[in-house]
Amino acid sequence: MPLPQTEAPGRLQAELMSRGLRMTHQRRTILSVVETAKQHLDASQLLRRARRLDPRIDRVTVYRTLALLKRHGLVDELDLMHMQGEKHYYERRPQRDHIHMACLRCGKITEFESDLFDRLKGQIQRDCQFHIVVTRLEVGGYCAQCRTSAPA
Amino acid sequence: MPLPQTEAPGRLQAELMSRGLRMTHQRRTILSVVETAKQHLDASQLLRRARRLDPRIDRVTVYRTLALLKRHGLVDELDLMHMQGEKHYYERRPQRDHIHMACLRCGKITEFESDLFDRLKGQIQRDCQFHIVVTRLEVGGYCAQCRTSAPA
DNA sequence: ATAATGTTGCAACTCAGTATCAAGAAGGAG
DNA sequence: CTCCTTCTTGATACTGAGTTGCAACATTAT
Repeated sequence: MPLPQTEAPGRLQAELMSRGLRMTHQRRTILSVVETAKQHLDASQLLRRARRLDPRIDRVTVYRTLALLKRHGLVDELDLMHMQGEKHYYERRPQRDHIHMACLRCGKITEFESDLFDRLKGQIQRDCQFHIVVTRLEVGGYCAQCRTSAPA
Repeated sequence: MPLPQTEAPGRLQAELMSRGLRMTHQRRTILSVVETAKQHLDASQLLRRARRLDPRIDRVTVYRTLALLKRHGLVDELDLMHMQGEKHYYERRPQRDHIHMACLRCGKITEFESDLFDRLKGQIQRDCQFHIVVTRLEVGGYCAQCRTSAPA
C-alpha cells in the first residue's frame, strides 16, 4: 500500500511543458534529480547525480536549467548561511514557505513552518504595499543537540 | 542643534578594541567607511571608499576586516536576493533585526521592522530549541511604485 | 627601545557561475 | 515521415568574488 504522496513524480516536467517549453532529454534528467532529492543540493551535486543517469550532461546545462526553473518559480535558491563556500542550494518550491535553520556547529539544516511567518508576509504585503514574489528566511545558530553536548 | 544619534561614530572601533584586538590604521579606515555608509555596500565599493582615505589599502584587507566584523557579530552580511552578481553587502548590525525587501524591477532596497518578526524569532528559539545567532529575511517582489507604473 | 605577535600587501590561486558559438535536437508544417 | 525553423546543448574560454601563503611590516606589552 503506497504512502500518500504530496506530489506526483514528473510534476516539474508537466509544469514546464504546460508553459510551452521544450522538453529535452537533459532537462527531463535534471528535473527528475531535483524532484527526487531528499536534501538540498548544490549545482555540482546535481550535476553528479544527473550524470549518473546520463553522462553526457554538461554543468552549463545544469546552470541553465536551474535558471529556467527559478524564472518560472518552480525552485527556490538558498544560501543556507554560506556555511561552506558561496555556492547555492536548490529545492522545489513548496506549497507553503518555510524557514531554514542552519546549525553553525554541526551544519544540520532544519526546516520550520509557522503561522507567524505567514502572517508576517501578509503584513509586509499590506503595510509596505509590496507584492511578494519570493522570500528567504535563513537563521544561523545552534541546534538543540549542539547546545547541550560538549563543545567541539 | 544636532539630531539624536542612535550610535556615536567610532562605536565599531571601540567595540573591537574592548575585545583586545589590534587597531591598525587600515582597520580604522575601513571601520569608518562601514560606520558612515548610508547604503548597503559590497566589498569592492567598500575598498574604493577606503582607498580614498588611504590609497595603500588592499582588497584582501577589506575581506579580512569584514570577516573579523562578522565573527564578532558587528556587521551582517546580506545577499539582497543576488540581484546583480553573487556579491555580498554589509551593514552594521542594528539594535533590532529588520527585513530587507528588494524590488525585482527597480532594484530598490527597503527595510522593515516588525513585531511579528520579533515574535517569530522567539517562537523559533522556543519551539525548535534553537539558539539564534543571526537571521536574514530577504523578500523579493515589486514595490508600490513599480506595481502602479507602466511595465518596463 | 625591544621583542613577540598579529596584520598587511602582494601574487597566485580556487571556485561558482556566465558568455560565445558552432553543432545538434525538438516539434510543428506539409 | 521529412523538412525546416527555432531552441538547446556542449565545449571552451572567461569573469569576478573571495581565499591562501608568505615575507615584510606595524602594534602593543615590557
